Amino acid sequence: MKEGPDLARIAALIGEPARANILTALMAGRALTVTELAAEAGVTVQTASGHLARLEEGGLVVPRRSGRHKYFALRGVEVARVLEALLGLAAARGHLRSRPGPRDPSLRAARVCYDHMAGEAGIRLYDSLLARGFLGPAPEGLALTDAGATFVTSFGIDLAALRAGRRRVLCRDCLDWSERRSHLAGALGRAMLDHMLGLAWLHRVEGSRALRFTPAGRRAFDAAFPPVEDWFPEGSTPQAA
Amino acid sequence: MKEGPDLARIAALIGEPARANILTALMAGRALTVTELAAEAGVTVQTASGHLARLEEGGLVVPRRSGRHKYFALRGVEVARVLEALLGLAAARGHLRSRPGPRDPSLRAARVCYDHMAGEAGIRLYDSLLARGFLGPAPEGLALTDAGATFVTSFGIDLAALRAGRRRVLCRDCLDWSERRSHLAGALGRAMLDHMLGLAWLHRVEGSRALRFTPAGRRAFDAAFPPVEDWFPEGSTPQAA
DNA sequence: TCCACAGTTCGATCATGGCCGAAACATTAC
DNA sequence: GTAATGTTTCGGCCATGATCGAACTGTGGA
Repeated sequence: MKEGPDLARIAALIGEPARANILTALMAGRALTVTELAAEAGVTVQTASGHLARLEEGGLVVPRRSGRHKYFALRGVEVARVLEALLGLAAARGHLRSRPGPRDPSLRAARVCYDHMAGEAGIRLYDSLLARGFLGPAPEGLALTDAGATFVTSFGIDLAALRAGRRRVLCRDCLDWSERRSHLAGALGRAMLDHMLGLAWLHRVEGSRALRFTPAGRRAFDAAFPPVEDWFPEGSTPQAA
Repeated sequence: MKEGPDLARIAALIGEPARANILTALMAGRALTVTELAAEAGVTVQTASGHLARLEEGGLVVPRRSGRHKYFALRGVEVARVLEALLGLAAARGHLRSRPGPRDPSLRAARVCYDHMAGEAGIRLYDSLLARGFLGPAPEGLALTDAGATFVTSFGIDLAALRAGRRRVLCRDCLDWSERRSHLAGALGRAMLDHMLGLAWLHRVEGSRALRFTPAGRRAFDAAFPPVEDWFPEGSTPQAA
């Protein structure tokens, strides 16, 4: 009927909740696998795979194969800028996601992000490690400092094993959408979560991405990863947990 | 589940074909009535009304009542910029509307845009009037010059009647989406089309917005509104908006 | 007053497209 | 080789939402 750029097509591509979640997750600037994106989008892998095929066909994302993984990233900064513009417009119009639904509070408190911890607790862990100088910036993003290596080892992580099986980046920051801040991902993020699950500090809620702390686990977590305020008001002194 | 701006909601609002057409039509920067927008979007008035309610609720358009008409316009330049960004991305990705479908060629050649003529013929008429100085820029957009008044009167338009019934702007430019240039709307645009229909230069195609010239009508039209090239072979080309 | 026109609401239909289970396919580990 | 993991395809179910006819409201003109 009309000609010109197909506004509807590109916007519809972005305007589907699962795909929007995928794109939002990719706004962190990193390439993520199909499985990771499925977890971020809250859909199964098959569904995410289909969505990613459409996004790729629409020129919004680009795939990159690496072994048996398929990583997807946004196709260039141009796409990111458009998404930012849309996010800004949505924010200006007061369109925020998740009027706190029934099971949302628990998800915000702590949840699994693929294989590591996200939500308020995930932010807490990340900030606490960062504030104490256990994590630091590195050329490729994020690295464990020497003090951090000591800390996580004393926490119970087998760092040597993690570094030996170098099939995965040790530290990675993952943008958290309930807080819009980074939390810890990567092999270490996974190991930390696994370890805390093993310690029974918390457990997965069946059929959900939510994580629920036990009362004792909550206390132990708070002690091990105190809020940043406790560390930043005056000085930089680390402390044993 | 997540928080932050609701990308999906705003994009889905834009990503519905009828709504995208409405928004694209409003990109011309003018306020249009529900009926006009319905014609532009290719849907009935009821449907357009519903869409406009959603667009308004989503903060993308603002209504303004004027008599029994309800005009809609984009809500600020911010919205326009986002739409431009999306259009640019769509164009960059090669997403053009209408792989020329079955009945598209005739629509591109000449069609009704609410009550006036659009398409290649509409552009031709507009450019031809402009090139000969019959139309000129005015504070509120577009105005008929004295020479233009003489011309349209000799063409057979009852200009006095048009000006008497001042329920509508005489001249208005309307952005043409098959050419992405302006064509003539307003009371004069309507009168011109009506007159040409009365002269049987062309007729409406049943069940479509397409207009079909008779062979004689085509010749007469070409004579009355010669291509701009014939009038500005060398220089001093005035510009459309 | 009656009529014409612009816009909205309601109800029912219906198609698009998202979703997941199951199973195939692909790659790497053992 | 077998097993495990990651990804894709297929098929069918199902909900969302676009669409239009019809009826209603409201405004303006004769």
